[in-house]
Amino acid sequence: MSVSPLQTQQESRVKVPAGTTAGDAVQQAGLPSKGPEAVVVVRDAEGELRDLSWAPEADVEVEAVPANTEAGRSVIRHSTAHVLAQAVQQLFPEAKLGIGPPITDGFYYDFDVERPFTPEDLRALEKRMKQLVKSGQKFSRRELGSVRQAREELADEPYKLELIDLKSGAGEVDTSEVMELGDGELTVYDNVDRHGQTVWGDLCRGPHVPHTRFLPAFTLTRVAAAYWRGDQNNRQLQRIYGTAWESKEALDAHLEWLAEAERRDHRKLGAELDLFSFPEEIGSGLPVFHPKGGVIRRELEDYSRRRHEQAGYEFVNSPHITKSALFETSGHLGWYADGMFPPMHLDEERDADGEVRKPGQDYYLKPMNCPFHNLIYRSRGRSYRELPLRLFEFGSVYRYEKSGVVHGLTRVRGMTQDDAHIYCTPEQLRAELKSLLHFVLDLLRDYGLDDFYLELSTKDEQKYVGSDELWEEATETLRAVAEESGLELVPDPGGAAFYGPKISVQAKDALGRTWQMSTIQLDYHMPERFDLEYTAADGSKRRPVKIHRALFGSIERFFGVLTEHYAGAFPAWLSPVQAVGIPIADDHVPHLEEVFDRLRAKGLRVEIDTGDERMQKKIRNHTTQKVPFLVLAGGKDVEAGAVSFRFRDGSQLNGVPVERAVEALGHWVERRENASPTAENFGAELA
RNA sequence: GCCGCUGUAGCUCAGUCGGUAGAGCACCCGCCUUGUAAGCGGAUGGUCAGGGGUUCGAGUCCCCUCAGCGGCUCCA
Repeated sequence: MSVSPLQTQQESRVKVPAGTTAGDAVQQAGLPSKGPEAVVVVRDAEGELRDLSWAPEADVEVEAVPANTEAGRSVIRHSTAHVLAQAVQQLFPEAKLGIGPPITDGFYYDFDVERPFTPEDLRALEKRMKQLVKSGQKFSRRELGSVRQAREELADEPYKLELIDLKSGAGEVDTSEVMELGDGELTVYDNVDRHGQTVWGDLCRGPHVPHTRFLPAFTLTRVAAAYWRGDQNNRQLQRIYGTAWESKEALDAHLEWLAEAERRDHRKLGAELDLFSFPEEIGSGLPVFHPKGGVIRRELEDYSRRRHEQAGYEFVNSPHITKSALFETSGHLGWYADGMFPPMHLDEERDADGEVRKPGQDYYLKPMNCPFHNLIYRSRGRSYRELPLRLFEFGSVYRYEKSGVVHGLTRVRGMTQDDAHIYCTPEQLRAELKSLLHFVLDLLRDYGLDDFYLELSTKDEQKYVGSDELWEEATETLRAVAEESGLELVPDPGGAAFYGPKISVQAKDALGRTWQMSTIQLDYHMPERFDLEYTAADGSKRRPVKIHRALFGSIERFFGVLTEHYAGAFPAWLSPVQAVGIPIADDHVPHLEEVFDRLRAKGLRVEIDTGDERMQKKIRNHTTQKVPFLVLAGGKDVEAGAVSFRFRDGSQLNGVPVERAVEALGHWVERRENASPTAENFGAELA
């Protein structure tokens, strides 16, 4: 998930004469050297970022990179990470340095320390960092003459030594992307204080801001453990995360964005809006949906069902458990046994001596639906005339997710997939994929997600079955279809499942975070393993191609994503309660009853709040419950045969004639309007 | 699975040095009859996540388990 609430600044070009520094040229050009637009580095003709102290040997033209650009912020974050490391080694001299790169919206630095950092440590470190920045240090680049010199200089830093070895280690690991190394000479950045004393230094490829005064706004956010070089067999280091920006305002905007994300957290909203819960008694990652969450789920599913029916899908059902043989045939047990709940061993019988008389069977909870659908396909002979055969199921699957990864509704142990498997002839494949992608995007848009890009996940060399030719063909077919869609296509090498490559649809939510939604996987291998066939027009037996496709992925996860996308203020067609009637006084209830009977007759989910609370309190209650339409009625409304609307945003439409109000409400829900109603847009509906 | 943090009423949280548990909201019962985000009063509610230990005495200290949170690794 990546985000930036801020605009980026245009870069401008400057000429750097041979032998002079980029910084001089930037200064000559009169470009800003302070504030959010301060130039922090330049980009050379090859696209490499260079320090302002860089002095090219020949005349070059470069682009000045201001602080408030993505590249500029990365440099600021990277430099801030150095200041953090310096602060850590001052306060914790025994700390050994790991790596410290910029990341989306921030940076981190890994340290090997005896005792993990506490929140108090973080506060102390941040304070020290501010002192260091205020003290005024230069970032000074220095080339290390040789690997030997580097080893001498970094003798006390075992992790840096390991990185140096990696780089000099005959290229078995590509280190060009590692911040500390880069692909040129080994370099060190020294932090030089205002007296010219080098006070700290770190192996680093750079570039950096010239001076700490280019680091106006940062904060440390959290501390966590991380495996050295991302390998769980390695030692865990303590990772400190922080964020840094070109100005206090930009930092504040980012922190406010984080606060908004927290307010939208579906786990929090799920409890507040009484949608779902995770009872301890059931187990980790196993949600129950309450009546209000159940309404939303049912609406999500019903609409999807209807659309699938129209698109030629047929609905099937399969059980939750199966004998092990099925997953042996499919290969899942071979690849994913660790991620499955352990088997139930049933039907074993022993004689009086305890000897096994009848061996019994292993049954597994299903982690995937597709093997079952293969059996449905295989249940009788198939003709080319029935292809493409599109089998759809809301199938419950169970996966034994490791304890540390379960997370709200987005990573659970029991979930419902909206799973479809399409069996078609090789000739039909291309057209089927194309219409499928169109169908998927169209449906996602109907739920209110409309900003997409695609990801193409290709073969994991360690984990695949089948011939290279088939993989190649499948991958190219998917690529071609993805490209035809006109959407941005991002490669995901090694991201495929063992049986075939996939396209996944990544959707951006209202906060700009991206979520993997639908996946479309191409599979030549399951048909092989299950010996699936159809009879072609010429009477020969042929092998169908299989497409795996999930649109929501899991209903639970999609539910969570939509909750955050809408901040719990669901579109009226999905809302558990679509309208609440609020009488000004008890006398006005009969009038509302008449109106609400008509709304109910239209199939709307509505209720009248006849409680003895004050009307202001009722408005507050139902507003916090994010009900889209509050329908008020008092003496004036009764007299005029009208009702008054109040919407989630506090706007009002008073004295709306009952007839028009009922009609407009009905239309609004019927056409599945995703916008939250307001005086303005609902007023237009009334007009 | 690994590292760190957390767990007190339905929810949000207080609880000092180890001395027998508290607030607001919600729920329930009254009063109030109201024009656009909290009217007033009262009552109820706890095996302090569970288990074990230290202690005269444990919400508080120690150990284990469970669950949650932040990361890492993983994600068919």
